[in-house]
Amino acid sequence: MLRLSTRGQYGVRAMYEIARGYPVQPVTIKEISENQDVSVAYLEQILNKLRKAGLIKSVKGPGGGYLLSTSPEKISIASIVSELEGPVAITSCLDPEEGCVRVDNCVTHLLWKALGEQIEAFLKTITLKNLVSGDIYSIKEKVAGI
Amino acid sequence: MLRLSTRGQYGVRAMYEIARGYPVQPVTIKEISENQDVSVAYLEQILNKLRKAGLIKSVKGPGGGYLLSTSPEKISIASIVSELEGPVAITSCLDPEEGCVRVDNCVTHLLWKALGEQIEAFLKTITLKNLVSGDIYSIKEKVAGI
DNA sequence: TTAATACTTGACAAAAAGAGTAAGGTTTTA
DNA sequence: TAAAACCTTACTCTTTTTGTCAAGTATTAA
Repeated sequence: MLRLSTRGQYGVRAMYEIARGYPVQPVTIKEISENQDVSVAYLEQILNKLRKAGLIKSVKGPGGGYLLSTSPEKISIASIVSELEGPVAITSCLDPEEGCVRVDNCVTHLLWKALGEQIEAFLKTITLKNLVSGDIYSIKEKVAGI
Repeated sequence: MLRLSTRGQYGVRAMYEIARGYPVQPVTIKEISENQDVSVAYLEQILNKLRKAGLIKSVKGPGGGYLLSTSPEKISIASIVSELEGPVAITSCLDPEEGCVRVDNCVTHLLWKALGEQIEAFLKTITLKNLVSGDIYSIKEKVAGI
């Protein structure tokens, strides 16, 4: 249950690769593809979205590739995933685009809303820097501190 | 992203209805169906699973229906949802049935694992009693205390 | 200038998951 | 003994997911 799509997963892994080139070394799609074992065509779709969202920028021509738009500690996992999959919406009635018919007499509405907020808050606290620095302990601490 | 299926959602809402009859008044599928606007046939599927899991018990014959197996404060949302949808597994490599090929060189593995644990822990703290008593403030507090 | 490198776009399709229906049971008890 | 209520299995329709494919456009090193 509550599974993340491959787009979100691959997107984070691609951003991790790009972050490793920060601040000056552009990373090509081919490199990401080989390191993360995801097809070039699929990555193109994903990186295109991230570029339009302003999270990365691209450099064309030989020697080109992708670069982070800003420093790794300013890019949260939440920002990556929400660009690729839209906002966290545990139920369809919490989706901003769909809306809820029952809201007030739906006892569970607040529950799912709270869970969504919990998830979002967690993903906001983790950045690319945490990933790149292999700073897994801080992640563990964050979990411990539920 | 991270959407719960209708089975999980309806399951929680059905359990809420049954909890309102606790400890002695059996609640029929028809009542749940009408109150929660879910078809009887679909509810049968869902309640069947919850009964097999031991969360509810059924009383047959006229005047029969469903009852909680234990008191509402002992039944967490986590237990309901995990019966209906399986364990929280943000990515397929965290699914106990699938396993992960890359584990060690997959930098994001720990991240998704941590998120899953976070979600599970949250859902474990919320029980049917919180729902029935309209105890939304305690839920809000739990969220605030991330 | 030009060819190699690299990014861009949109359409499409196979596969999997989700949502729900249908039909025909069995069990219980007023 | 029939109505009330639960039980089971199978099936289908729809949506989402997961990619692939093909044909571009832009840039720049040589």
